[in-house]
Amino acid sequence: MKLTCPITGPKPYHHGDLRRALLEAASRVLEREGPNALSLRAVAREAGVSPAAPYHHFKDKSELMLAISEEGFDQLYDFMRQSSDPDAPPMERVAAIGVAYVEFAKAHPSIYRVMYDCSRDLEALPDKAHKAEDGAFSLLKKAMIDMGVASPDQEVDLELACIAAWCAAHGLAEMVGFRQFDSLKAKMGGEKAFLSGVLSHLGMFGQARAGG
Amino acid sequence: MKLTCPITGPKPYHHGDLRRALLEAASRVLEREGPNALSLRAVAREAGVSPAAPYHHFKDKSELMLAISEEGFDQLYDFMRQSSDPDAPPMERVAAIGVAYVEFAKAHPSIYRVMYDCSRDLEALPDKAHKAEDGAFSLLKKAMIDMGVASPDQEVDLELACIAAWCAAHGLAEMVGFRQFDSLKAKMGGEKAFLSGVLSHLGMFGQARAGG
DNA sequence: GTCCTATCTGGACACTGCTCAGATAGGATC
DNA sequence: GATCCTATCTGAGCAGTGTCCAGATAGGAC
Repeated sequence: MKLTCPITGPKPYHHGDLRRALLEAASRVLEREGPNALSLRAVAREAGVSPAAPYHHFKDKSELMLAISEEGFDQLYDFMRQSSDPDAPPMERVAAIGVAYVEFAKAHPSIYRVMYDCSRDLEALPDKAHKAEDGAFSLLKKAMIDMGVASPDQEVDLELACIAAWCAAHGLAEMVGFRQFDSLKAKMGGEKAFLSGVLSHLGMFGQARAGG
Repeated sequence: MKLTCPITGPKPYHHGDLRRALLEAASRVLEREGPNALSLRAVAREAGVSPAAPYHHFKDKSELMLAISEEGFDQLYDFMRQSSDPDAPPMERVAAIGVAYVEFAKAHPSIYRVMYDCSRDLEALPDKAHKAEDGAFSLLKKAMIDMGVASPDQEVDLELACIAAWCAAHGLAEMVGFRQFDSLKAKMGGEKAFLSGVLSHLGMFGQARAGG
């Protein structure tokens, strides 16, 4: 059926790998024109292909969005992992994860928007993000266990703590850019101070440090 | 210019009050078909008017959305106020406000969605919600002062605490419906227990009680 | 009664998501 | 190598969208 190349992966017939190309095109459109300009047709245009071509790789627009969303959660996971030194004290690690989460959203607002637009429509996070062993949520969970918020056998309380942390980080990520906070940020000497200030009020994050 | 009636407010020419009628039509469409079906044309149709008519009352679609959003924040404020007994201990009051916030989002998901879609686009909450004396944010602030989180003269810390609470509530409101939490909710004996469980991990909300 | 002007309509434009008949070209079969 | 199969891609077309515009309408001022 498909000729599998060890470098580029499975190769479909005409295009090199249109699915991959579409996702990369989407990422460029997103970066360049923002989430509101992310139409299926714009992505097809960017990939140099007819408006109908994507339908052979994605059932509909929402499925393309979901794929973008899943890549976003992968990137978020990578960034969170890179940002939390596994040898640091657990408390610091949790704080670092929280800061990294918000900074990712700040750095890639368009992708972050797609990630949660998708999740809200489906009323669920992608399983990749929440359930997967190497997903963003499990990284938080491990750090929480080390922090002693709850032991692994207090399953319920541990889960609750992680959800609380995730909700807090998500809320902050969505609101940190709001203009109403500009003057307060200025008063505090910058967004980083603001960020760690808010996080430190949020229970499980302790005295969060926005890394410089 | 305009004939101002003390009961119905300023009256435009042809329609009774098309602006008002459009907002009510929008609300019906929203309730009936959800936020993704909320098009300018659908609203015009629902109001029994041509697709171009709304442009004499709103600059463009986003301005209609903003008006809907502002009404939503007003309703949220009303609900939060009604839900927090001013004679209750401050701590309980803050918790009640948090629970009310999330329950409002749960009860009116479409309106809540529009409220924050708008805010994200404008990178700001409507001033009505954040700055107004009788806005949702100021209600939280007062309760926080009574709770002793920070005195009114520790302006920065007080503001930070309120923002943290707002972020936490918003994050929870957006995620509480995610299917990944279904089994945990069942294990805890219902969504209310889940809700108060998460809130109690979120610093300033203390031992939040999801009211029955 | 006449005019002014805010309001509303119908028609248009470019764009969107999506479908479908038909063209194209790899891979397997003979 | 010729043939067929089928995944892939195109072009045209549909209904729906946001937005604009010329023109119709009708309330208020004179």
